[in-house]
Amino acid sequence: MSGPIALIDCNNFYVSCERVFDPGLVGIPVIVLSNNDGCAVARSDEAKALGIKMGEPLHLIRDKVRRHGIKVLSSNYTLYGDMSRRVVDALHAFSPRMEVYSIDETFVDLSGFGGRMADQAADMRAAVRTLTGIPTCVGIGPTKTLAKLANHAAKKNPVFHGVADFTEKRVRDYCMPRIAVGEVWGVGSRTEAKLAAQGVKTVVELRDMPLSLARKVGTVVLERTVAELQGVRCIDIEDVEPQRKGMAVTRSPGKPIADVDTMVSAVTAHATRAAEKLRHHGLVAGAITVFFHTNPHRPDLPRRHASKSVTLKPMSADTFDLVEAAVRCVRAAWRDDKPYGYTKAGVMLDDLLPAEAAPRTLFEFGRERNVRLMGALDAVNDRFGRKTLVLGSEGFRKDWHLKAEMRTPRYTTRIAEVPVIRV
DNA sequence: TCTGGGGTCCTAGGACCC
DNA sequence: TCTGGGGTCCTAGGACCC
Repeated sequence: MSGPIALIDCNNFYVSCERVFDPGLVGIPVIVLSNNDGCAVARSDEAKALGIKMGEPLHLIRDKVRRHGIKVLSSNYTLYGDMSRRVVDALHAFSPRMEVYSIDETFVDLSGFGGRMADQAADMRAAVRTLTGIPTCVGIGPTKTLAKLANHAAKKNPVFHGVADFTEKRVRDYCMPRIAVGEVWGVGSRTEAKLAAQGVKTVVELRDMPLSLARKVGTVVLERTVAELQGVRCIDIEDVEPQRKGMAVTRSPGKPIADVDTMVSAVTAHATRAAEKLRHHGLVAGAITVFFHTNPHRPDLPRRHASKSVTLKPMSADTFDLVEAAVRCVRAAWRDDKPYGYTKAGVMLDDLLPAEAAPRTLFEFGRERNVRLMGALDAVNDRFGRKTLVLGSEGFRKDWHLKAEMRTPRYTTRIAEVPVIRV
């Protein structure tokens, strides 16, 4: 039961999704921005070659964008989420056991696969490419950490043609001295700096570190990483979705929020969305936290980080309950002593349970009616688009809304936006 | 001068991921 | 002018208990 593991990772996923529907984007530098059109979160190979970094703020690269004619797109998560589902569907034919790790990565258990692993992987790439149009790379290894590392090698080194197999010692021995520790899954910049102080710079050096020292430098997390690099499996494939612990909806408004009414309106929208997410997952929440804070990049302006939590009794996924609690939190946390301009606000839900597992209370008269009302609300918004029906306190003001000035159509999920081909 | 021992639970903060 | 959003896990330290 411990055959090799493959990691299939989509190349420049958001950019690749856009290219499927607009071939004019192929071969040119393209970047996709984060929410609010803030930072570059996906880059085509051509954009990477121009030196655009992951997470770089758009306002710092305006010049480069103009000079090189880089195509800039707002993010279209509806499209990417749907394309991600299609990629996973294509992979289902290959193995019964897989873990969808993120929107663009899936681990696949290769136990029982015969023949050369690399040939199987090539078949998976071809299937995904044919069925979705998305290019991928595959890494194979005896552990998840080695599969991730193999994937990195497959992406960076053209000799692999998109598939690197780290179950082969020869391949590991070639790659591991050439890769920096910071590329290892679980080693971030802080740990990288601590390892450098120990003289550990490459993946081989990390692999050959004594486990006890790894634990001292990092925590059990780093110790596990070293064991996994040695081929000892510590992190298993999670093919059943674990119970979520919390859930959040946070946004940066298009311009700073300076008055309590606008904050109430924004937080109402976030709580509404959070309630929708809860119901979509069949969960209820036991606690809600509202927070808002000023721009941390502007030390010259009045700074404040406000947050307020309340428990939800009974536990709930009802939009009215959540909005009412959230608005109470806003009013409790609001201050007028200085002219604050809040650049981020959010709602976080905790103590989540499946709705059927939630404790019953004495005060449930009339709740059945609300469950039906929420069902009707979701049905309308599913059919006619999010925000067709909203609560009054969200209002019609738009001044806190996100920026998304360069978003492409939702080609695959909105009938009005499906591409039309004329022949 | 001396001031038990051991356990659980909760929270805040750090680090990391995509 | 302009810097994303949504998660997980681990640890240390405090409160509390017997």
